[in-house]
Amino acid sequence: MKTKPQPLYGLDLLHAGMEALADVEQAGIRIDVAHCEEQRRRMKKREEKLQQRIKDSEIGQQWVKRFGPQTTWGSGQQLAKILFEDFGYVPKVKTASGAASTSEAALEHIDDPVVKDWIQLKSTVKILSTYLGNFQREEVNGYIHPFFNLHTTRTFRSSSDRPNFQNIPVRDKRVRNIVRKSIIPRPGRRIVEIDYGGVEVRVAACYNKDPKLIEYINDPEKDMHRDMAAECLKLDLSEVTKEIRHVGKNGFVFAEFYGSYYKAVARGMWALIQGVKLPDGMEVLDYLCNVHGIGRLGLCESGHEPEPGTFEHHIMQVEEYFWKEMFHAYYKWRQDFYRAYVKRGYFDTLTGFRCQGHMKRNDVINYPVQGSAFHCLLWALIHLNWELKARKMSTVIIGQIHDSIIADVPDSEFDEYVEIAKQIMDEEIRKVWDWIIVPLEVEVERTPVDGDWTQKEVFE
DNA sequence: CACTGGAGCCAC
DNA sequence: AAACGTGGCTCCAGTG
Repeated sequence: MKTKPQPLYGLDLLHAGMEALADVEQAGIRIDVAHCEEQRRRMKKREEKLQQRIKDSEIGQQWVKRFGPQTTWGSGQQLAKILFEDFGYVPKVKTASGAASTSEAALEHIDDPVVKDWIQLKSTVKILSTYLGNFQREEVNGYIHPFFNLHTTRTFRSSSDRPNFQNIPVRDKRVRNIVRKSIIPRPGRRIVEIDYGGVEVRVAACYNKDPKLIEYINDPEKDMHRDMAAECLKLDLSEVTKEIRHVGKNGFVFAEFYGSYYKAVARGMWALIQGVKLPDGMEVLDYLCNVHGIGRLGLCESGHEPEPGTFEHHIMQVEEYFWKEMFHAYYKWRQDFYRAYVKRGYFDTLTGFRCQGHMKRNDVINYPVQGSAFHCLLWALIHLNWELKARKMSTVIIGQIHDSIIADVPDSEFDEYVEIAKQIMDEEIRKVWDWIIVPLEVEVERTPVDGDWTQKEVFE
């Protein structure tokens, strides 16, 4: 290392962070302008076609009859009136203010191709305006320069805008391919993305020092998401597939860590396991019903005692085990930390920030973890940027997404870049921040030389 | 015409 | 007692 790691805290961390992120903004991200333009044309055509199909349908004719010159094809409110008042469909989901929802989940049960077209229309417009349109609007000489802010969030995380580089579609394969193919490396180079694995859980362990949680983190053989999936669905560990583990991770462990509770968790998991199969092909739902007699979700309403034999009742018991036995120290930390906030009116984070003001319980237990987890990433980004400059490398950091650093790297510098990044992210950070009491892990992904962002693959 | 809040949806 | 955290962007609908 050519630069000396600094134990930055609080304002010093933000100051150095702003300087580093200014470099990132200046470097910018290369855009495939021709691809962007071509996809915009395609999406524009698709928008017109979908709109025409809706217009020509029975629903469309009723729409014009009812709203006349006020007809707005993108209006969910208007569609709700047509579907639920004129066509007699029954609204299943309500919005926060009590109106009939027209979200994708709310329209799922309506078996009409025109409704599917409308959902597609909304998706197409979003791709067109929020993503491709913004890339084009912000593009200068083939590059966009998204802003990365450190002054906007309650948690002392970052945000990004103009355009937001932190919410580019990745999960939906079709949308990912349309949008992410616009992001490319500089000629002859790769996009390299290095992210911290499970950094929020690791930072949580630094706050609560829960021995069980630390054990899970330290032992590569152990896996709490797999274990909790097995508990929740009454499975043997060997039966936990990747998909079932996903249910345990996002449906149970993360939900509980963020402050949810068994009624909401049971409801959410029940939705997640619809159609999910065991390795032998049996449906998880059938398995729970036939082998364990759990055939119903249960009411899941506050004030209502869970009925034995329901999924809700079972998840209540798993939750009890999770907090009272397994992660008892984590549970106690949450209680103590929140009580101290209520008494004093503020709390301090491990990275040197004081949070004050009106906060709910879940805010108080989440902000410090979320903020400090990001600060690990920020600290690493600052030092990586210093080191790249000190070595006069041509690699540039081009973005940051909460727990990952994205760089534009010539093939000739790839090995050196990964070595420096790992050294900083795994090793150096723990030397200056002694509050980090668990190891940190990173994963490296890279695109081929001249490959677009959809082509990134795990390296090693 | 500027502005605002709701709803929805994208990411971590 | 309460009950899944953080952001940004767009369209729509209403207000002044």
